[in-house]
Amino acid sequence: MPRSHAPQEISSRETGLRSAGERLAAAEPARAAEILAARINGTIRDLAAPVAPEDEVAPVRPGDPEGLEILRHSSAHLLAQALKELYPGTRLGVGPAIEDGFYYDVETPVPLSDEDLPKIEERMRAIARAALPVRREELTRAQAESLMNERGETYKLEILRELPEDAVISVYRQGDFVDLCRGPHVPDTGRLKVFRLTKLAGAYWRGDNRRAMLTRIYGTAWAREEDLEAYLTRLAEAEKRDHRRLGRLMDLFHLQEEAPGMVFWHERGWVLYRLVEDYVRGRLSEHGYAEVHTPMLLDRSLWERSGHAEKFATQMFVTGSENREFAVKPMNCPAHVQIFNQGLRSYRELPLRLAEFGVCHRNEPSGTLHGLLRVRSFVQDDAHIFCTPEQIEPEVGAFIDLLFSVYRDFGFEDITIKLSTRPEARVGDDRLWDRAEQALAGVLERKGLGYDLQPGEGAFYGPKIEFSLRDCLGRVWQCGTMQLDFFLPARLGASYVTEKGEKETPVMLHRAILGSLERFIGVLLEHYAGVLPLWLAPTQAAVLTITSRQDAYARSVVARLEAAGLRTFADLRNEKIGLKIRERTLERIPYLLVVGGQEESSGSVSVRTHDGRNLGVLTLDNVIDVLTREARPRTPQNDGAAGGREHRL
RNA sequence: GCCGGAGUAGCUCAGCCGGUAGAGCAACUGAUUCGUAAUCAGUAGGUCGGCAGUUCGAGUCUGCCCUCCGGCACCA
Repeated sequence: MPRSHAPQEISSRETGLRSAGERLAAAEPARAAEILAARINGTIRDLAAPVAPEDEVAPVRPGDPEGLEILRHSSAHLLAQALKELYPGTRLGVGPAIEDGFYYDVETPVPLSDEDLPKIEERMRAIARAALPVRREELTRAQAESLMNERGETYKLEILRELPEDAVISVYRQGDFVDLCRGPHVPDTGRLKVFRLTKLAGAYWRGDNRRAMLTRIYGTAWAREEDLEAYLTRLAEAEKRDHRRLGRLMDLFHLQEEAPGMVFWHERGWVLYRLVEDYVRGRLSEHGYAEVHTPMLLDRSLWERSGHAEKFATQMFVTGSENREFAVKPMNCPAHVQIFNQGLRSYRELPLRLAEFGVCHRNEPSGTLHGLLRVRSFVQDDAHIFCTPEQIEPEVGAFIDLLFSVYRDFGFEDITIKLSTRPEARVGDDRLWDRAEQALAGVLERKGLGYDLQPGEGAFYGPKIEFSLRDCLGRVWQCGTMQLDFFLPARLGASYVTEKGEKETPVMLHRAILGSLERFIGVLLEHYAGVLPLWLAPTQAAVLTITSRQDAYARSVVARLEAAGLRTFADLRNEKIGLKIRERTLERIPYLLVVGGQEESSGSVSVRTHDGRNLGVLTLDNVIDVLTREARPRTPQNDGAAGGREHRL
């Protein structure tokens, strides 16, 4: 057992108690060396923590989730110590364990770059090899402050000052290094073996862009070497799914300097885009939405009335003509209110659901642009529902059902939900907010959907639910949304006549399922690694000839497939079948139909799937039957029963 | 926008201490008519992201700008 296990500051000698480490080591001497920490009556503590005879103590090992987290957190300390040694004067921010690793935010006297990482990592390994004991000390606030003050840790002092009155204040020491930290940590730095520094980034102190930008160093740490290897392999695999790479490979779209954040859709990509759009168009129509289309440019005065000129100004592209100022629409809602405002509306017309696939532009900060996932020009599957307060709940419920059914059709199951409630600055009285928040939460709960509550994160005009999907690197992107709006309709003068003949302002629900089509298609591509389900594949089947003698037959096959509504073409190049298969496979074409002399004479094709299965020689009728059946979108609602358009216009 | 990195042929990338640009694949031409993931040979292809500057000389050094990549903040 490493000598570091002998408890020091929190002395078991004084209390007459043994340390958790000692007890665990005694219980299982053979495996003592791998124990990182102890679970004492359910709480994870250092091995040096004292235990009473009646305490329940269980070991925490590197393979446990809690053990891994400790490894990562201690690795962050190791990083900080290396930085303090290499760059005296370095100030520490925060250094937590995160998914797959850890980071530390620091302020260094000299700027760091990627090239410094190997040197820092080397120092970390040296400190780890020294197997320095890691010791916890509990201090009074005054002691902690003077310690941090004397070490010039201004950021730590700030954290210290904000700790609650009754907080236990602890520091951890290893060698000359000391860090304000709650712990727990590994018993000695020798436990830290499998780690690697990965990247360098800037990060605002406390996540506040008005404050200093610190240097964030990211690392990854694991229990075993093979876990690290697996992690690196996972990253490499993720890179292969990158939608930007697939977009080029599959000839779907491109981006170029002259149009940052705006997509050039190529023929195949646009086929996919239209398939997605038409699918949603169909679903919305089933569910009683009316599609409209409104101008892309609107006079500044409208944006002033809507409040966008004030709230959204920096994100709007503007242009002018004959002394008039126009803004390119960043969203469709004000225009939809204009449609609502034509003529006198009756409560009988509500809920009125107006949908639009309108092109919107937002001047996003340059640093945020990211392939299809964050663009400046995009189309949302946008709609606004004008309704009465009583209709909020059923509308939200119907929307969520529709959303999940759409996500299911596209093959998404991993969906995260966030509910954002009233912010400090808001419009509308609290009774309305109570009702709206309860309606949203109630619908989610009744449907048994788990969600993260984000208090205070709602829009100033209403609470919202956000639905997010993940990209290949696990980054979460918001797609669907349901936002209640008590503000805009009134602001733009929308009203309807109630049953009693009085004028009332409608509630407006902003909602989207896919969010932007661009983003959704990006996530979709990564989700399937480009191997799209047949109904979405831009090209569903390619007809590959063995020799030029089959050219005419191949053309006739294409004609038959096209007549059956399939997307296909013939590859008549004078190339070997192996090359054609390779290239068309890399393009992610789901079915390859090989035709040679035998198939021609029997009116058939030899069918090969994208994943390399050879289905053998099938007749053309058979193939058309199989493919057209598979090419139908997966929509249980689509079986003809949909009678949906409910609005009474 | 901020921090760090990068931008060389269509793609992936090499190019040392400053001396006038290179590979593989793709393209093109020719040959090959071939049975389930790369047929062979030849040819051509570059304002080295842009603009200034230093220098006898800049892909290489300096400055400014643009774009992209990874984060942060923001956000569909």
